[in-house]
Amino acid sequence: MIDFTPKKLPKQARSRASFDAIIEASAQLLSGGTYEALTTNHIAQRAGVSIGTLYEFFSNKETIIAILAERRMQALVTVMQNALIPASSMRPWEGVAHILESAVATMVAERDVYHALLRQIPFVRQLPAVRASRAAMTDFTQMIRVRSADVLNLPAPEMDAWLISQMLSNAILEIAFRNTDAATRAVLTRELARLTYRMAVGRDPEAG
Amino acid sequence: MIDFTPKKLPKQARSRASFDAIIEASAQLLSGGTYEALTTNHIAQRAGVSIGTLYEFFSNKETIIAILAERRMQALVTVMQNALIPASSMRPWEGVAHILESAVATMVAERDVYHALLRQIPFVRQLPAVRASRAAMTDFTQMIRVRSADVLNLPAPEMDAWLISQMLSNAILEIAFRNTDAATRAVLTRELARLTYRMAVGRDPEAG
DNA sequence: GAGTATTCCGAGTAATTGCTTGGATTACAA
DNA sequence: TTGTAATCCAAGCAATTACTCGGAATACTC
Repeated sequence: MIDFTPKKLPKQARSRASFDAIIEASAQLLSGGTYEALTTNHIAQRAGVSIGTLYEFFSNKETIIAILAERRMQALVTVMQNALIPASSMRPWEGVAHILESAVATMVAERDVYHALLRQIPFVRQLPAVRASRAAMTDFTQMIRVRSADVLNLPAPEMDAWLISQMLSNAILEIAFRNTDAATRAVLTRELARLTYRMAVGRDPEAG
Repeated sequence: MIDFTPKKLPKQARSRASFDAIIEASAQLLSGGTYEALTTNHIAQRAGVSIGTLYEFFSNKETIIAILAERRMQALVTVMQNALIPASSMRPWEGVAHILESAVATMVAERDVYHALLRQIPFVRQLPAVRASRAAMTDFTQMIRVRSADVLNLPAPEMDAWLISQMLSNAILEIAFRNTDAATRAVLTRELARLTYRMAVGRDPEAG
């Protein structure tokens, strides 16, 4: 729909630093304020750059936070992909738990930023990287199914995959944004993995 | 946090009509536009009322849509509660399916309004009625558990209840906002009920 | 070192928009 | 009927804010 690519890409080291500073300044401001209160002049100021420079590279405000969102969501996918390696040698539901835990941890480290992006800015949900992260979620749940011997088949596999990935991605947000201690979050995340196993496989992972 | 009660309540029939017109005009404008494009002057115009009258009863723009949101979410809870009666004489997972179906149907009938409220306006999530609707969701999933004979116990019942209700409420939004035909939506909703049964009980409803 | 491209600057503009205000109308009560 | 409260009106204010523009400063190239 909308084009969220930069107006112009920085070509020298100096402007590359400015470009980055602008994006990270936005993150800083989002974490500690609302999206509503975020203004381009503030961003420029925080980035130590003039407003003119800002508009040299970004054609509008949305582009800035779109790029920020892409960065963070890409980071999230990478974290999950890296967690996939150790996960594959665990028991299926604990592997998923491990993947979910790393995702949650990544978001918790920048809770307010992720919260602002995913819960306060409508168009972020439509960005490619966000969709990609959801697709990754589908892959990971597939892992449970293929690695579990006797899977009770569901009548509509694609629909179930879609439903489960939607529920999972939403649930990890709820856990990450929730206001509790790390221990509770950990238990919640493991329980989530267990519930996911129940959904995908049709029985409890600890059941005979 | 913020006080979203009307500035003044209408006392005569005439103003009661204006009050209502303002709220429903907001709904009309939300359905067919974005929240961003919603202005108080537009609302007044659509309601056939002057901007002065609008501010006679509502102290600010947020209050208007907060009241609209409360109305719609209350309607949703009512629909679900009414669906509870026939549901109680069905097999557990089909009872839940029935409840979810009525919830989805209610939202689909005003898709854009619910979408705008719940996905474009950050503060709506914090309104009492929205929280209440989530609480209702918890109750309904409890229904499955208590009516299913041999339930595999989960280690942390409250956490699981919370997780399941979060996932359910998010999932019905995803289904309702999804761009498909009614038949697909119906299948998705039933599948969701089935997955919920799997989560809550620990086995498939159709399994021996 | 001249010439060109890139980067930076920040005062100012244009447009939007939530909301006020002072007064006109209408309903109700005694 | 008369006084009071409720309701309605819309021009316009005040504040915000995304973005432009003309030009200065800095970096690259030959």
